[in-house]
Amino acid sequence: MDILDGLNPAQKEAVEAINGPVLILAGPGSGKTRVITHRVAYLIRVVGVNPRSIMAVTFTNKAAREMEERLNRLVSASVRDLTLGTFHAICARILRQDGKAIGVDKKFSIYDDDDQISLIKRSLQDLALDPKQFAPRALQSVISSAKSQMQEPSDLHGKSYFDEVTKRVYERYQRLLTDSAALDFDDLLLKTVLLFRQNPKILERYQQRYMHIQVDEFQDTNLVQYELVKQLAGKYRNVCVVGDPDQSIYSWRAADIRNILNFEKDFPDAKVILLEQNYRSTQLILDAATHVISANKQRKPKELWTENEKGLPPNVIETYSAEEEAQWVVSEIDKLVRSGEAKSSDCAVMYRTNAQSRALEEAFIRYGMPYKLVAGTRFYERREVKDVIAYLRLIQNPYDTVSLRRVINVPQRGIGERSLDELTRWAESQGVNEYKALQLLAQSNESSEELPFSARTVKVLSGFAVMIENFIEKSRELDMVKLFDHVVEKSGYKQYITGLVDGEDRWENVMELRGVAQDYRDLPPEEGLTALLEGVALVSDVDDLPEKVDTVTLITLHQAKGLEFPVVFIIGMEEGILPHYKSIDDPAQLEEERRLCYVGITRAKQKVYLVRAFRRHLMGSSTVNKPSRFLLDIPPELIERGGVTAKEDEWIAAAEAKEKEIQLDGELPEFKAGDHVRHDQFGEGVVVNYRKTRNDAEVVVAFDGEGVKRFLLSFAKIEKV
DNA sequence: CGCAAGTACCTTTTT
DNA sequence: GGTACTTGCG
Repeated sequence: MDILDGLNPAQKEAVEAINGPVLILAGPGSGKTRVITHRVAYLIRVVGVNPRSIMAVTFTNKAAREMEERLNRLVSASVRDLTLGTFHAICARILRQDGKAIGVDKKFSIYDDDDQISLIKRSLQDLALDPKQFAPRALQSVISSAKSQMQEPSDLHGKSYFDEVTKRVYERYQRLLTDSAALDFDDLLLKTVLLFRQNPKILERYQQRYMHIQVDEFQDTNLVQYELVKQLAGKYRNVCVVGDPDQSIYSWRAADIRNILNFEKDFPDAKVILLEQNYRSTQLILDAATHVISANKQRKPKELWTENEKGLPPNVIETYSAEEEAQWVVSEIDKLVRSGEAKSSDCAVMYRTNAQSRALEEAFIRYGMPYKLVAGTRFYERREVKDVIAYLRLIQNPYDTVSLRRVINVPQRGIGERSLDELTRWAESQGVNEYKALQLLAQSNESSEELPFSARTVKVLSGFAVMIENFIEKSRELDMVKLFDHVVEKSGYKQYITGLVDGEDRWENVMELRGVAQDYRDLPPEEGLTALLEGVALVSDVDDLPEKVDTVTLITLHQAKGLEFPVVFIIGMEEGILPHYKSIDDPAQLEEERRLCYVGITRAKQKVYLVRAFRRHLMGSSTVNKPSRFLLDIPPELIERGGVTAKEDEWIAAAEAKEKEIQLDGELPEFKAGDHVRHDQFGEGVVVNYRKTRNDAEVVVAFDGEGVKRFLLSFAKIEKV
């Protein structure tokens, strides 16, 4: 059977174990994607399972598309009948289909982060709470994590005032969502679980249909997703989950590594298969990665091995500043390309935070070397793109208040904050939502009634309502592209956006969105709109990564999960960056940082560069960073060192400094504004500001004739005069 | 109500 | 070094 050809025994076992629960623990590069794909192919071609009965859940849409392509080659026919996608996409489909059983409107909008924040702000407003005291972002993350653990507002039993506030905001927020006929990302999952819970018959239909379920990246699923898996697999129990605890990097998004442990508990008869042979990386890269991950305490030991050649040792490169770091990376890539050792597209530069990409971009541009950036300012987060999407969302779901408020005055129609507030209040007094209120206004053109608006305001508000009504009518007959053009034109948005200073760029973005709309042109009008909106709501940044172009890839470590490159540069190998300073105090989070580093190293097939900078500008001020502890976990003999500022002894010094770090704390001299001080290089000056940081303190000093300088006390020699 | 200029706050990672 | 929000004036 050619489907099993070229698989090793463990992989074969994983492909053939199609009856009953299966847990596949797969190390990086062990061919797990291959296993899942071949399993599905095996089910269809060898076992003769109807593709309609198979569900395969992936982490990104891109992974889904890739699997589809591979399957097309393996089984060619009827791949279209598979259910293949992310949890969110699959749930959205289920809810469109059957959501009405729990009161979910068929035309619900999907709210992203931004939309959530604006609803939370409105909740705070409604509850007369100060957004400065209760940061919307923080509330959003608390609410989201509650939802990810299937907690309703009433399940929150915190005792502090903040907990109480959270509970009330959560309640109000959920109310606003419902009124807007909208679901946030968490709701997509949660509502589906609730749908199944409350409607056993519907659940049974899906159970009956999906006789074979596979879940990729299982280590990054949350409680709700796991619950969903259990529900769907409840009848046939043919469920295969694939994951690697060492690559769990989304706990901050409520992913729960315990799902893997619980799987064996919930399915005691589960067959456990280990995939430990790595086909991706060279021996030395794998060794380095193993040393890094082995330092984690909370971990089941796992033996990865490879038959690949020994290869080249990882390079540790030390540079002076972030700029120099970027420049070094670019020139090294240039060298590799010129010597023919690698193509541009073989190379990826990975980093912990998106902010780090800027210095890189500048270096690439200066060098004239092309690159592709995964998610800079994300396309779908651009203002003009969101605006047009908001118009489209309103057509599908006019109760969508976030979209309504977004565009009701864009372009300016003379509807300011006051009129809007007035509208909200009036709508509430009439017991209707804002859109219905607008329609009422439009119908009451007698204007004899007592309305709290000026005649002019009534006119513009009605005008808006009539326009949207008109769009809705058009949406029933026009294809996506025609509708798109109609809306952009008749709303006055085109004229508005092209009239702005950077109008051309922005208009180009609008046209790019139009290009996306083209993909939905052939669908029946209303379906096309739904599909487009769902598509844009659920895309991730990696999804848009252009595959074919021969350029370097710039990508965060998180986004790099599941990808591989011959040559990998990980930059910012410093304490405070990787591991990120926000994780340093918490052992559990620190382990996740380590896994992130592990994920990065194991992306590489042939060559890894670990790059760090001494000095880095963060938020305006300059910091000096020690080398990442993860570098110290790799035995020196496995590493080749280089770079602009490398010194032999520094390595040891850094390790010693790490030891001393704790003792250093609290023994720093203290200064206050106004103190006269002396610095070896700059002479005498006056302290302008003094601020304690985590393990250090920052002093700002104004020197005579030298200007104002900023120092870290642990590095700068500053003494009182 | 709109716009320009100033200010606080920030930055982890994303479906 | 940027943005999202506030302030003040026309």
